[in-house]
Amino acid sequence: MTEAVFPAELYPALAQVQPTLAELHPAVRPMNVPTGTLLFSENTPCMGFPLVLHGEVKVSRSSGDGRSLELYRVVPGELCLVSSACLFRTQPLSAHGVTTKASTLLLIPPEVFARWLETPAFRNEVLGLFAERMADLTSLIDAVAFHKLDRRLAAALLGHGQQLSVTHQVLADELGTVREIVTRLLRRFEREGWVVLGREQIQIVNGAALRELASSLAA
Amino acid sequence: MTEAVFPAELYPALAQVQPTLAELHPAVRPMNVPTGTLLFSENTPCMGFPLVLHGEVKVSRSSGDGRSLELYRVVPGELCLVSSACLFRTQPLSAHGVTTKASTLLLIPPEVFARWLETPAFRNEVLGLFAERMADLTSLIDAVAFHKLDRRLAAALLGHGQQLSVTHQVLADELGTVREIVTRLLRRFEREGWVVLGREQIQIVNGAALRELASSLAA
DNA sequence: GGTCCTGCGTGACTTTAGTCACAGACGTGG
DNA sequence: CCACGTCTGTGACTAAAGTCACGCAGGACC
Repeated sequence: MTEAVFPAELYPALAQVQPTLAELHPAVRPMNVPTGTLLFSENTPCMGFPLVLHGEVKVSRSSGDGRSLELYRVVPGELCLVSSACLFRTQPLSAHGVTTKASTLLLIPPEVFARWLETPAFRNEVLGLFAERMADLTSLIDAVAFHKLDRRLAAALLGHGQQLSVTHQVLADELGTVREIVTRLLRRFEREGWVVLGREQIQIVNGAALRELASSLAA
Repeated sequence: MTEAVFPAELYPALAQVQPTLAELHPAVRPMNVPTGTLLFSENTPCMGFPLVLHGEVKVSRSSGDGRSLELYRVVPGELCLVSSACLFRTQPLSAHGVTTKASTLLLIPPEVFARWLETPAFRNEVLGLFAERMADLTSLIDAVAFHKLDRRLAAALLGHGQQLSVTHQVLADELGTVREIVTRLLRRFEREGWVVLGREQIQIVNGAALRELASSLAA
């Protein structure tokens, strides 16, 4: 946020790393970007490993036609790994990343990253993150392949508090579907008395019912 | 295969690793398993990092009801990474792995694996593999979310030579759908004159057409 | 007040996928 | 040969998702 450039609580693994961030400071310095900045996309070559200091990055994949589907989000304390595909192998980038909030990022050049990997703690951090991401993607695959949309929508609504301000289009992009479907499902939820809808507003009235649908005890 | 336990051509990165495989030999030794062996599943705890010396491991995910969907295959020279999720983090395993051929595996205990990561070459190998797998999963997500089944089926048929011997059920499990649908699509392909069908036999007559469908120049 | 633009709601329709219930085909082994 | 299991083919039906084409509401900005 401020000049607390290097929050050790956030990145305990980085505390032990050589060369230290302080040493690198003039060369590698945090960048502030506003909400909605496109950080990388299917075409742009990728420059290094983006470390999120603050804010949030949404990584998603687009279909040829107008749809898109969110893969996962990178929150402070993590770094973005899609980029790694094209850094570790020479593969084209397979998704794009956009900030969903004003964010502060650090772009670690590959050489520095490679040196940091000498530190076991950092290494574990990175491998753990990879593992977690694989699990995320796997469960996304599961959701997309086997779950109905109502179920996925219910899940998407949860965990953002009682009141969300999102457009139906944004939810559609998160789920990989189109606006109309989201509208319809939301209205169904409203008729059930689970949510109350307003312009860019969704208020959750019956979280339990949503949770039940999301985990589909109601198969 | 034989006592060529440690094919250096296959695992160049392992050549440099400490402790060497030879040193570990009595403790960590290759196991031979027949086709169709369940190596790990959603419930079984995972023991280490399976390195495929020879054969093939299919990693897939099952839905509650009878369907399943193939995530990817591990071929000789690779190691299986789903396992890593529960080794690097303490997460439940999110998929299951079955050998599709008689195979030889080496199960690397976590401690050994951690030591091997000290070697930069091995580290790069592992991270590269992670990156590749992430890309695989991402494109699977793309396929499942955005592509029609006929397109995915066409893609699944390609790259196995002119003549495949698989049952429709196996293809269905690969694609995450049910047998009837595969049968119907295949018959459609046959009526188009793209394939010739027989019991457990699919002969590709017009690969070009399939390839075109798979890459969907025909949207 | 008007006019734009964005977001929402909806009805009618099409397509895709999945379900159910069977029937026939083939091969194996008694 | 006959019985049985596996694999395939199919018709009829349902349901889910997506498409098209609107109308309408509410702010925002002249």
